[in-house]
This record gives sequence, C-alpha cells and structure tokens, in this order.
Amino acid sequence: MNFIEELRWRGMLQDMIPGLENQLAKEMTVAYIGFDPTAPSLHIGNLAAIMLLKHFQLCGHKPIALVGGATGMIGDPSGKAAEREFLSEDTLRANQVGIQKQLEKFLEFHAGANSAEVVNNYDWFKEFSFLGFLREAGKFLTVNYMMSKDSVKKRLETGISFTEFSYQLLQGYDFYHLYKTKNVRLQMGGSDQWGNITTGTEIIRRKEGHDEDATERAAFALTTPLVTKADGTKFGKSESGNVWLDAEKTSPYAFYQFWLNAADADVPRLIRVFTLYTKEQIEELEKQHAEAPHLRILQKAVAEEVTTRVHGAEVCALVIEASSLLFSKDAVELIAGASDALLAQLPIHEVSATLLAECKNLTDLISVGTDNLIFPSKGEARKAIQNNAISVNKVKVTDPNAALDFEKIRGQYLLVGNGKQKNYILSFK
RNA sequence: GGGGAUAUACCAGAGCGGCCAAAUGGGGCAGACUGUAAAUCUGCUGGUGAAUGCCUACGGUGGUUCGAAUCCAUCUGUCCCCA
Repeated sequence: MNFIEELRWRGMLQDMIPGLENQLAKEMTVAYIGFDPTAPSLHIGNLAAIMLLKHFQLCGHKPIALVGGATGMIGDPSGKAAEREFLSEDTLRANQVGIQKQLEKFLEFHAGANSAEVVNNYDWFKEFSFLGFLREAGKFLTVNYMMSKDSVKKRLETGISFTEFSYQLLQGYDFYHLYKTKNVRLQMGGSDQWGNITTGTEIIRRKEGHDEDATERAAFALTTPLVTKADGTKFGKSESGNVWLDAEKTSPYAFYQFWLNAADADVPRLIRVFTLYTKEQIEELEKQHAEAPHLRILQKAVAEEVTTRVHGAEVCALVIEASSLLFSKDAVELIAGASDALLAQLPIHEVSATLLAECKNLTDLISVGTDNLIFPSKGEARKAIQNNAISVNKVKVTDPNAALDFEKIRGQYLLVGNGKQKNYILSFK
C-alpha cells in the first residue's frame, strides 16, 4: 500500500498539493515535519505527526524530523489568539535536547537509504544576518501574500507583532533550505500548518521554478486533520493537563490509563491514527469490541501499542499488570505479593513524616498529608469522603474524621481510591 | 490627542448600598446506572471548621458610609467612536 492510500483509510489525510502521489510513486522522497521546542517534552498532540513520519518511512521514504530551535525563538501565530511571551534561550535549549531525544525513539535511523534524520533549524539560522535574510528570503514573498494567511488574518483585529508575522517566512525558508541541502520535497504537519507549509512551497517555486523541468522538482505540502474528540473537547488533555511522552512528566501508568479511558466513540479513530494495526486487524478488533464492549478490546489495543512505542515493551507489560492489579477486588493481596519491578510502576506516593505528623484523620491525610496530590484542600477532601468517593484498601470510607489506624499492606502501604478511576498508593516509611 | 464603554470566581455572564462567598450557563469533580465508555439523573465546585461562625475575595490604590462588588476620586488594562 502506498503512503497516500495508507493515510486515506486511516483518516489521516486532510489536504495535499496535487501531484504528490506521482512524486511518491516515482522515487524515494524525503519529507520533514517540524516540532517546536515550546516544552521540554513532546506530548500526545505531537504523536499524530510522528505517526505521519513513521508511515512515511514504512512506505520506503526518508523522514526528517526538524527541531525548531530557531523558529521556537519567534513563536508560531497559527491557532494562537494572542501574542505570546518569549521563552528564555536556556529553556529553549533544554527543550530542544529533550525533544530531539524523544524523536529519535520513534523512527529508524539505521535503515540504509531511507534512514531517518533529525535536524535543528537553529543550525542554519544562527549564522544568518538580518540583511542577509531579507535579501535571501524576504524578497520572494509579498506582504500581501503573507497577510492572506489564516494565522495572520485572524490576528489583524487584535494585533500581531512583526516578529510573529515573520514566523511563516522562517518556516518557509526552512523548507527551502532542506530542499536545497537534503533534497526534501515534502513538508507535512497538522492542518493548522497548511499556511506555513505552503509559504515554503511558494518560496521554493519562486526561487527555483522558472525553467522547463520545474514541475519535476516541485515541492509539496500534506496535512493531517487535528485529532478531535466526539464530545467536542480537546484531545490530548487529561485531568492533570497535557499527556506527555516523558515518563518523568506523565508516568507510564498514567499514560496507559489515558488511552484505556478513551470513549467508545473516539477509539476507532484513535486506533487508526496512533497504531500500526492493519485495516483488517482493526476491523476484526472492532467486531470483537462490538460484541463485548465491556471488555474494551479496542481501548486496550490502542493503549498497549502506544504505550509500548513510547515507553517500551517491558514497561508496558508492567503497567498493564499494574492497571489490572489496582482495579481488581483483590488489589490488597496482589500488592502484598507484587514484585519490585511491578511496584515501581504503581502510582506510589511517599508520605513525608513531617506532614503525617500533622494529620489527625483521613481528611487531612488525603489533602495536606499527600502534599495536595489527591485533593488540593481539606474541604474538597472532606466533601469527597462524604460523597462516598473515597476508599481505603478497597473499602469505602464515609467518615471524614476516620482515624488513621488502617492496616497497612506489607506494613507500609495504603491503597487509596478516589472515584472509580483514580488509585493512589501511599507509602509510609 | 478628544469622547465613550468595560473590568466580577476555571470560562462566559447577572448583580438592588445591607438578605452577597456573589444568580445562571458551561466546564470540572463525585454519586447512582454501567464497562475504568457514552448518555441520563443527583450532589459538590474560595479557605478553614462539626457548625452559628471566622478569614480571604468582585482590576490596583485611596475615600464616603454604622455598612461597599455596588457610591466618589485616582491609577492601570481592555474595547469602541472621532482626530
């Protein structure tokens, strides 16, 4: 199956410049996607783009991931209602390092001719002088053209700085630079990137494309739809915010749980976009899911594959075990018999002796005693207990003033549940 | 530069000088039902407390008043109109 067909049935194709299919059929093609270092880690919002590169490579083409060390210093106005604050250069540098490391996990870097590459646009922008850039890139586009972009138009009312206005020029120049130096013919991205990407193809066309074989050397754009949820809320956020790919920021357990909790209405889309299952496999899984929806076969399939890709098979196996353990009626006994490796994946929170000393009752313990992990205030903790939401060692507790004389598992742990989805293990040293 | 409007909790958005910790909607959390799903219904949604209460909060500062989210002055931000 070729790349475009693959994207089509997966629902990952939003738009592309005509002629791309011919180009891809003709030869091994090089494509890139840019990632902005606005945070020290990628999050699952970036994962769709990564999958795009992944499929591209699996179809025999060469993917390049670009880390926006330079563009990150400017700020992409796409989809942003207001001007943003700059990130400090130190932050940006640290973010670039982190993101680059993560990108390297998802693609094949030793696959011969179509090995993946990671580049950083700071490398070619750092030497650029302002005058040089104006002559080299700025001359090829009119302000009229740049103003017609959606990302700019939406900001004309409220204002956009020259800096953010120029962003598309930088990203456009990236494309040109890679076109020249690495023979990159295609830039991909989310649908919000269409404007920025076509700025790039436009620069290439104007700088390069005036002779007779111009169509032979054309540059292309391809975008993927933004992943949305059936209920209209934003995909990729959990209760505690972004779902990160970095295990330090979102634990593998929480990561797995995020996917496992996907709504039935969303999961057919998720499995197509975020996993490599074939069409036949997916249809089979969907059939099984429809027969026994309570088993959540699709959710498990997505959660397992994505967690494996991001955190590795070993960790994934452990968090699956950890998940079934925590939700089991026999959780207490199972924790008592758990291996050290498994314990390490459980959501364990150490209760500090100083905080514990201040706790008079259960309410105190699950608010201030856990450093506000479970509840940010005693009032909320008390209300939750009164609302029948809290269990200790799988037994519901409804008295906010319950004394802290629960029997600890292994003489050390207490299993606290809030609602039916959230479990915490408190550790007392 | 001149004139006008506006600033309220996570967001939107009411608010009579005392009955305002502040209507309503959304969002969020929880309960029931389920399947760690969706929909629905119910409760909660500033802090502290068992509670009458107390504390902190309606852009900032200062004032009027027994009493201010509400009136006055001033500053700041935002929006609109004119130049």
